[in-house]
Amino acid sequence: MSAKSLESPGAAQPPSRVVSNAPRGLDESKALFIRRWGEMASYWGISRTMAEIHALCFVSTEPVCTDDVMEKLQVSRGNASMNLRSLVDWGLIQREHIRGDRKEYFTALTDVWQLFETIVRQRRRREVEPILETINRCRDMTARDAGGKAAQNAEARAFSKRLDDMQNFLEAIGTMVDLLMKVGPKGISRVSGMIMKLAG
Amino acid sequence: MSAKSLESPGAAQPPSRVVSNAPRGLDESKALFIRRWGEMASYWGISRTMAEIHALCFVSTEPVCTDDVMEKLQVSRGNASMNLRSLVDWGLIQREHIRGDRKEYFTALTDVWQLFETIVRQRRRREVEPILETINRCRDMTARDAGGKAAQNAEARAFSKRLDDMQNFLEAIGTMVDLLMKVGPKGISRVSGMIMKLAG
DNA sequence: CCATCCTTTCAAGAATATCTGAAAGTATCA
DNA sequence: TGATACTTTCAGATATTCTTGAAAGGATGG
Repeated sequence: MSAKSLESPGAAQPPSRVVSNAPRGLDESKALFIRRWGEMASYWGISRTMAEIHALCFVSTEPVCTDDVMEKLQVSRGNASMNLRSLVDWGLIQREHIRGDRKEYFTALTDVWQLFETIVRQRRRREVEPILETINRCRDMTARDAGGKAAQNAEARAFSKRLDDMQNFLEAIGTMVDLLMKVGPKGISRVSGMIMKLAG
Repeated sequence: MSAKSLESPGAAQPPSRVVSNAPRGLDESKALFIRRWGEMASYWGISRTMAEIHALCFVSTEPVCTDDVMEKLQVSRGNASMNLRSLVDWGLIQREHIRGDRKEYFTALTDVWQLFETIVRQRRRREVEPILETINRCRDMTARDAGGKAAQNAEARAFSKRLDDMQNFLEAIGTMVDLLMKVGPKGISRVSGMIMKLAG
């Protein structure tokens, strides 16, 4: 309810929030979005519920609390609590305190570019960096065979080449992504135009 | 085994392949790569085994057959078969026939840019397009509330804005990715340079 | 045509991941 | 401080996904 009920409730009642008397179309629309977002969860390596909670926060104009999640998504308190925490850990939603209310509320990052940046940062840390580190270790191990027979050498060199290609690729894309985040929503269309000219 | 044993086996013996007498370092190195690739599977929304099979194909200079997968990754025939097929469906590996051998062999896409292109194409089809389609449907449903009360209208407009932002973002990134694929490994460093100047 | 070799399928079992609900933990207020 | 409101934790239940192995299906060669 955020804005409402600053006029202190006489007793220990939770300030009653404006409970969606919004028009059907809007509610259904949000529900559809949430459902679809949830369906993508398996592609993103997270649980359906986590994605749904994220979507719920994303489509809500007001902060969302645990009870909202429980009610709207029909999940248990424990489940809601744990997934909300994961989302906070990912940096996709933020805790928010509301004056006059003991509950904790959550709001999603709604700026899609910030969202992008957050996800990129996390995935880089969790996926790209471990892979790059592994590539380096692999190269070291492979190098120990540099003095082997010719055939072995050829195989080692072939593998090294693939490692190099993968590393170069990941680094090039990483650089690119960093630059895109820097130019942001404004710059990207200009950049696209430039590349278009370059590439014909 | 591809090159060897063209000198027809007298009987119905499968042409014996050069079974890795490669140096330890190289084998260990490949094993490490496979293990790490498999660990990333959950982030990629695929099973560990599927990622491991892909890695095995990726690090192998020679085509890989079902028995190789069973032996090197210690999985059942059925498992190997199904995952190989999934990888073929994804376009990440290709079937390959070897003269003089009844078995089917598989080779991975080893060009990382092709790999990138293949994955991008698939994910776009499976994730981005459904989301864009959903966004459009959501917008339609939301629009039905355009004539509502002021507050409802405001909420509907807020939601529409988020949908628009998401759509614009996905389209901008999509365009960008297409261009990057067009300029390829050669062009990307030049592009990065250009953006760098633009962004300071 | 049959025999052989190889692949695919799929029901049942195993392994994982996810969810629940109640108990324990924490913070706030009077 | 104690009462209240809320959050977190976690063991057990449930659901989902993955794997196996054996049977059925296909292709190839003789």
